[in-house]
This record gives sequence, structure tokens and C-alpha cells, in this order.
Amino acid sequence: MKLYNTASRSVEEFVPIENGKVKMYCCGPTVYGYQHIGNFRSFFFEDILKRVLQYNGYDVTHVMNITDVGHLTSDEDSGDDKMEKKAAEEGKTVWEVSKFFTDIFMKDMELLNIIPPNTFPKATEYIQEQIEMVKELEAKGFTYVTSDGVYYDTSKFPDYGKMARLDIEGLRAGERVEFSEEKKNPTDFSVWKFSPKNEKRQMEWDSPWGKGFPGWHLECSAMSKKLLGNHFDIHCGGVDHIPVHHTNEIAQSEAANGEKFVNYWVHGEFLLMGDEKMSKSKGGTLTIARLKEEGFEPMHYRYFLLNAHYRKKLNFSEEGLQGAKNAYEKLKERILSLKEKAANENLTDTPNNYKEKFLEKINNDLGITEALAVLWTMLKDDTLSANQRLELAYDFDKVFGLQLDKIEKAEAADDIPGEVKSLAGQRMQAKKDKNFALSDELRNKIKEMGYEVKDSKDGYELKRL
RNA sequence: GGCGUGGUACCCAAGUGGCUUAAGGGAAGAGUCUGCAAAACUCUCAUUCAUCAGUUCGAAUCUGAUCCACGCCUCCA
Repeated sequence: MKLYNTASRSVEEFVPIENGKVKMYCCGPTVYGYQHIGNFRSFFFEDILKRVLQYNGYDVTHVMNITDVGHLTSDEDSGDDKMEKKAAEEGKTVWEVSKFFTDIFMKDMELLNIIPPNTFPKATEYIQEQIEMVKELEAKGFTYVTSDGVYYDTSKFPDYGKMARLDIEGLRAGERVEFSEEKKNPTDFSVWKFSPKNEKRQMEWDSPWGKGFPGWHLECSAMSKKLLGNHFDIHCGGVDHIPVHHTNEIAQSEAANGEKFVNYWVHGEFLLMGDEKMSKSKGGTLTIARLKEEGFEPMHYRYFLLNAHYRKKLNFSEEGLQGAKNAYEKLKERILSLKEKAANENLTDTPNNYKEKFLEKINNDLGITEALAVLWTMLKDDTLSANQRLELAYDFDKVFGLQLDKIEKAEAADDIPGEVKSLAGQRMQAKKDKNFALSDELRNKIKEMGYEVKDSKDGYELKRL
């Protein structure tokens, strides 16, 4: 299969380090707030990547960190700690805040049918590993100490910014770049930060350099090393991580470990809202819970995401989501009717190449939109038996993750209130008596109670609205 | 200011030199069915790919210019 590698800025053939196995690390959430649907676009893309790897027969070890250490509101080592700030606002401990938002995150991941990573390491549970890495960097001469922390000297790392193709001179000339007096280079960053002298932090640890907390790029380097090794296959995240976060991870890991860090860097694009990036600072973020309030199920959002390639910006709109909802509901109907047909049908096997087409699409840098087109075309192909189509749909769904195999008749008869059922029965009788005025009246009554009556050849069907 | 990405139908979007006389979905319209609806099914829906030049036997796809939008350089998926 082929994947776009940010490091080479080109689509490359994927070759794992160890035959048949893939180790991948994905940057996870910071748990001082709700993850919005834009954040989930990234986790969704990583899920698709993992599913495609698995579909190709790879044994995937997937790690996603939980950033529960508060970072500062600025990358320039100033500002408030977001975690501590949130805790103060809520009158809770930072640990409570972290747990609260982690739990919600996990729940949303499940609702979106994202396969859980093998491990969800928390930054606070790997403090020792992070300290070890700073020690290693210090021993190798990559660090220096200032009044507020231990810093990484990026001028010591020859290839600094190579993946991101950073123009260091350009950064220096930039209008918006300011940097602290004590930093030797504008791109230097802290690997260990000292606790402020005059205040007690809720999260702080002893270290050889004094009480404090780890720098915010360090956890990924330290935890991936511990869980996946010095050198592994794939590292994912949002495109915003390219210039700073991932650039610094490479610098730390390769300097400390003395070997190549990651083979394939894969980044997902943003979800936009009103042509602008959806972000907390710009307001107007939406959560899975909020979508539910608006009548959209997590699967509707998942289907929505399936409509765009992961490296393209995707504009979120209610209209777009509604379109995805309609499409997904139709897809469900189609699966249901195939299930009925399949039950009483002779097993036949018509030769076809849909699976090959599907594989070709997903293996071409996760061509999920085209793969979805293959699904639709296949479902409409009458030369295939219902059984064949169902089988293929379930097979493709290993990648789509739309829970097609879980689709049942919308309403089991028991769930419908007796009164609604009785009204529906009366309507049927009225219809038989050709009393259409009464029949329509009853249908409206049922509708008011939240159900829709659909007539079929041999009766009727009730569906919740 | 520096760096980068993208502009394809009413909407979301594939496609990145000939197999495409531009996928798929949504919306819309027409028809079949129906007492009427709904659902389902069938059909229709871009001679055109922001604009203008150019390269080529051939361009949505390559080159240049222009216009527009967005992202990164600030924690951010």
C-alpha cells in the first residue's frame, strides 16, 4: 500500500520495519476540555489508516497518548497552565479535570466506532521516562539551563526542521515571532520546566534540575520510545503538529537515541467551519454530544468524514452533515433489504472484481472516498446476488467502520407503544373499508405521537421519526 | 513579512497528461407503484474543471501570470 509521507512530501510505498507488523503512534488529546468534532477528524483518519493496515493483514500496534499534563498557553514558555487554569475555574483538582475529560473522550471514541489503540499512555504516568530522556539529552550536550527550565539547543541538531522544511531565517524575520531573552535560538524549546517559585502547582515532580514538570513535546518522545522502541513505522497527527511539535519530537528522539525515529509521518488536515479552521480559540466548536442534540448520530458524522480525503480540508456544515445522514440512512435501508432478499435466495457466485477495486482505492494513500463509491456501485449491481453484495459490504465495512453488520430493523415491534400499534391497526381497517378520510386522520395522529406509517404490499410498517 | 495549500455541478466531493465524451453521495425534477402519502425502483441533472496565456498530437490534470479563499509561523487535530 501507498502512503503520503510528510518527510518526503510524496506518496511512498509502505514498507514496515518488521515484516507483517506495524507500530504506530498517534498524538492524542489534551484533556483539559472537550474534544470537538474537528479533533475527532484526526482520530478518525488514524482509525481509517489502522483499519486499512489491518485489512492488508498487518498486525498493528497502536499507541495514542493522553496529554494530562498542563501545558502553557504559549509555546514561548509563558502564559497560564491550561490544566491548572481549568481546574481553578471549575473548583476541581487537575486530576479530576483530567479524568472527567478523558472519560468523555473515550466514550466519544467508542460512539464513533474508532478501534481503541492498544495503549493510551498518560503523560503523568511516564514522568520517570521523560526525566531519563532529558538526562540523556543533557549527557549528550543538547541542553542548557535557564532561569525557568532546561532547554533543548536546536542549533546542536543538524537536521532541525528538516521534515517541516522550516525556514529558520524566515522565522527570525517573521513579524509574529518573539522569543525570550534567555533562549539561544528562536526555535529552542523547554524539555523540563521549573515550577514557579511563588506558587504551588498541583502537578509537579522532583527532578535532577529541580521541582517542575516536563516540556510539552517530551511526552511523545519518551512514551513512544518506551512502548514502541527508538525506531518505529508510523507517526500521525494533525497538520498543525508538523512545524513545532513533531519537529521537536524528531530533534529530541534522534538526539537522545542516536538513531532514526520514524519512517512515515502521516498528517491529517483540518475540519473547517465557515471556511475557517474549527478551533477553540475561534469559538464555534461542536462536540459529538451537541450533534446528538441536533438529531445526528455519531455514525452520521463518521459517514460525513468518509466523504473527503484525509489530506484535504473539509468544510463542516449542517447541510453537509444532513446529506451524510440521509445517505447513511439510505445505505442502512439498502443493507436491510439485501438481508431480506439474501434469506431466501439460492446461493450463486457471480465473478466480479469489486474487492480488487476496493483494495486498489484504499491502498492508494487511503482513497476512502473512491472506496465509498465502489461500495455504492457494488450495492447497485444487480448481476450480484444479495448474499454476495452483503458479504462484500461487510468486508468493506471493516475499513469504513459504519457498523453495517449491526443494522437491524429500525423498530422491533415490542418497542412501539401499544396505543400506536392499535391506532395503526385501526388505520389499516379504515383503509380496507376505503374510509380514506379516517385513515389519513389516523396516520396524522400516529405521526403526532412520533411514528410514521409506511404501507407495504402486505401490510404496513411503523418507524420512529 | 516568510512559508504552504486549495479553487471541479445547487451542496459535500473523487479524479492530477489519453482507459474520464469528469466517480460517488446529498438536494432537486420527471416517471413507475399507491386511494393518497412515504418508502422503493427507473430516468434526468458540469461539452466543463476560478480567469487568462502557454507547453503538447492530446490538459481539469504540466508551466507562467492574475483573482479569490484558507492554513502555518502563537496552545491548537
